[in-house]
Amino acid sequence: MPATAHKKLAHSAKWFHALADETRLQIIDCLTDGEQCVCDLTEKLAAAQSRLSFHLKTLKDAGLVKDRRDGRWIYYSLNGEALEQLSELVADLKGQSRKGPSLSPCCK
Amino acid sequence: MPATAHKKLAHSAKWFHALADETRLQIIDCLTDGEQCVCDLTEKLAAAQSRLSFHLKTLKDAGLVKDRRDGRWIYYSLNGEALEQLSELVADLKGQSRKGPSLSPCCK
DNA sequence: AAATTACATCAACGAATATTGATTAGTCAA
DNA sequence: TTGACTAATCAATATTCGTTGATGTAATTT
Repeated sequence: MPATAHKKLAHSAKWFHALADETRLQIIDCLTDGEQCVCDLTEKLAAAQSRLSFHLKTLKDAGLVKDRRDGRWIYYSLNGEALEQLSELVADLKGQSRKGPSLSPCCK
Repeated sequence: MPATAHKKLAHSAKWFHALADETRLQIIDCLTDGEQCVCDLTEKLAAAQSRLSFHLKTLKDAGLVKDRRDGRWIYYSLNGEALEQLSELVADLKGQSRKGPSLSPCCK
């Protein structure tokens, strides 16, 4: 089993897992308007701070969002590169783009 | 809170959840080669039958795959329409396609 | 009808996740 | 330094998820 294929597989699953939550999808949607600090999001989403902090960490660990500290604020924003790669991945899943290597070693 | 937006949100999360598993991603990758029965997949993925049946149900419930019975075999295949919609959804997440309604009612 | 094949479902267990409230860690201004 | 403010982390709890092995079901063959 090719280690590279397995890594891509694991990474893909991680991305999708990060997106598999309504709160996190709302966060991402908010971030399409531009970078926001946590306090912005707590207002807009009417969610507890610790909860959003948790979900932001999940998104950040997955590489989907970036953060930037400015004084006492930490601004979160979308990671455009990762979302672009995600877009290509979904195209692969459709089987329409057969350029990249297969995710699964058994279905070459 | 618009019920439609919330439904779209929940549906999106369901899609991503279905994709947030390595076994299920492998299944989808296999299915890009065309429809397969469960026994095909147990061979190719070297996984227990009950395990694949569980994951196939998850994918089917999410609407990402379809099944078709032919005698004692049940053939699974990708649902191209759903994958197309998923593709558009990811474009929305990138914020590049601002045609569709926002996922989150608070970030209009 | 009985046996076989292909697949679904169930029960049970451990592992991972999400939520809440409280605490801790930085940052800044007075 | 004190206090106010932003955000991360911790502890405790409840829920969800994935796997396995056993059982159930439907279609086919003998």
